[in-house]
Amino acid sequence: MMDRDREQQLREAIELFFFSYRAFTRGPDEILAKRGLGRVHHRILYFVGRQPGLSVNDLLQVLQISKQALNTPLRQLLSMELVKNEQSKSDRRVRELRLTAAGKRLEARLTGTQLLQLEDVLKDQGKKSEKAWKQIMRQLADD
Amino acid sequence: MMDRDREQQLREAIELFFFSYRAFTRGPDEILAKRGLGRVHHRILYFVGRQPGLSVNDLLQVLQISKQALNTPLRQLLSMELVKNEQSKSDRRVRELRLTAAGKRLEARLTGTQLLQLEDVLKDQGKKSEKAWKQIMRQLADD
DNA sequence: TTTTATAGGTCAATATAATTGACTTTTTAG
DNA sequence: CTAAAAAGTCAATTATATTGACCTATAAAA
Repeated sequence: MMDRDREQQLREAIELFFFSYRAFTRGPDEILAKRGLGRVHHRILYFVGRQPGLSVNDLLQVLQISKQALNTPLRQLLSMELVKNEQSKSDRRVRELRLTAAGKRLEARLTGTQLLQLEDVLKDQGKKSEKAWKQIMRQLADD
Repeated sequence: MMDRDREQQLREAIELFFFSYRAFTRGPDEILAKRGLGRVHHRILYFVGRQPGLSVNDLLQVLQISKQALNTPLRQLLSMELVKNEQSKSDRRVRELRLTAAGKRLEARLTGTQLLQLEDVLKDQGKKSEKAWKQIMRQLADD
């Protein structure tokens, strides 16, 4: 069993996780809403930008959604020419996803709000705190 | 402008935030799914458990959803007798929300998975890391 | 006391985002 | 030559949220 005091400390952490995640997604969400896009669009732009040439299957693995749930937003991004898909040379079944110039600009704007938030907070805290934060998040993510 | 190396470090943080949050909500989500409940039900149980006597309006402020979006899941929790609502003595318009015994048990099970995840991770990292993590999350949440 | 505001609740219509299932085309690999 | 993989799409359904319009009960202000 866990003692009451420790539980209270951890419940504070749970709440911070909830409120900070919500604050962290608000910036991009607002920009996206103006264009009729949603959070999935940002995630697609983000991971395609991060790994140019990513396949559709790879993207599905990362996002952990169904192929059908990806289909609509990805098609929208393709038809808005924010993302392009080209046949891979090594395996012509595979489409390699990449951002267009416009896609890069939108991605930079969306993710830019989050980069600024993080930079703002972390500049006060020092490298050691930043490392500690990452280490904790990494272990949680690896669960 | 931000230098490229710094941006890469912060993008790593963005990804850790995304993946860790997903891992952190998976436990409760799985338990809830078996009962036909969703994440909102957990949030209601959590915050009512945390602040017994909370009003409906207070809950709406915390969750930042519409009254209508709260209505259905809260009604379900009331009819399942996991939550009770009693008229406040000081202002009879207000309903004070509280968990029933069964509600407390379910809340403990749901939140228990997250308490264990956190305890597991934090026991390795020491008090200083925990403080640093909280400080960063607090600043992000206060944005 | 009459009026106005607040707290809570509900119905209807609509929007969005996700699911499962079925099926197709193209291409690669056994 | 056949089976499997990658991508794509259609349809039906489900879940979750929204906005807008009302309603009752109670409290606070004029």
